[in-house]
Amino acid sequence: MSRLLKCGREAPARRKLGSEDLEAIRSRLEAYLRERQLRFTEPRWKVAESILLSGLHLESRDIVSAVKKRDPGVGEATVYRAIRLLCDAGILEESHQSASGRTVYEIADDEHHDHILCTDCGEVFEFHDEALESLQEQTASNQGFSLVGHRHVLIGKCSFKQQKGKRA
Amino acid sequence: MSRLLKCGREAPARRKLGSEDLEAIRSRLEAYLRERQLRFTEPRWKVAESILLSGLHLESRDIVSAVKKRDPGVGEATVYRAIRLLCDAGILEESHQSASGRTVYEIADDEHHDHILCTDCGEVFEFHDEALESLQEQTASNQGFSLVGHRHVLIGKCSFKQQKGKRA
DNA sequence: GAGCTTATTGAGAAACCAAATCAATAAGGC
DNA sequence: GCCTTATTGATTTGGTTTCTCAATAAGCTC
Repeated sequence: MSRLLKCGREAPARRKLGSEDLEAIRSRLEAYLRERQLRFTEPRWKVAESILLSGLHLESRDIVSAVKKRDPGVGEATVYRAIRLLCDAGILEESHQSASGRTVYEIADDEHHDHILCTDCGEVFEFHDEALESLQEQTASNQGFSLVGHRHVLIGKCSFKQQKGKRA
Repeated sequence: MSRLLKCGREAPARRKLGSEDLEAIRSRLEAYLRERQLRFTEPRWKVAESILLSGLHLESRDIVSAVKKRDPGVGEATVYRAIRLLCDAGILEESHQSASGRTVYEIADDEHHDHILCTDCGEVFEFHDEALESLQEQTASNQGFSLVGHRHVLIGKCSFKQQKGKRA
């Protein structure tokens, strides 16, 4: 009923992208842009690549520095613009709010999931629990609400001792 | 098992503070300050009063403007400092993040509760569901986490038609 | 490939919120 | 009332995101 995504009892493996994923995503981006007469550009693709290769769960500032590292010539404004674009294109999505309230992004995933933050190792884990989902639905409807969505972040301590810098 | 706090099928009544509550809170604040050799001051109390009389679920900016309205002489820095102080004193607490990611504060409450945001009327409702709470606990522990806390916001449409300005 | 239209870019400025700085002020113990 | 020192308000700073705008380049047409 409940499954922890992309990780087991050990430190979770990160979703890694092979080059074929990169190609697929590039095609999706190109299609999205073509559809609305927008242009596929070097800087835009550099932002996308930086995100795709940097792994899951990045804040804007992480994305900005990943891109800057890859190519210092890309302007910050361009990065922010590209983040919004990639979200609109369904390639990136807002994942959750970090402990300090900043938006964390992740590569868009078809399957809905929520997040557990570990206060020890600072890592973000994904999980999905159908029972929890339906109970939320029920609770809302009992109270006279029709549920549109939810933001659900569990905060705990994991047992996969791996140290990663905790951050604010 | 599940209860919607401070509101029924109709538009929810706001938690309102009588003057006796104000007095009680003032005493608590004075005690807190005395304990750590901090000072009870006019501006601090003005911030507290502004919050207590303005109702539930305020963002920093709401608090700043409520205080400014009450006394334009109080500096912004003082308001921000007082907000933190009142949180430390257990009089105020962070409630949740608004749709736009700003921290929403509320007068601290002994009973734990979560929030439902209505996308139609923009209002914030409080609810508590024991089954939901324990299922979260279980989900976390199943996965090898010991649960420390959670952030849980349901988003839906309420059936208490009241119009309040939706805000970003 | 050249020419043309127009979306996009990067740099810098601006907006925004929250926190830090600091000299002037005032709380509260004596 | 005095004195110590926490607190204040004005201002500056820091950090993040957006806006502006002239220069650039994407990608269509020929």
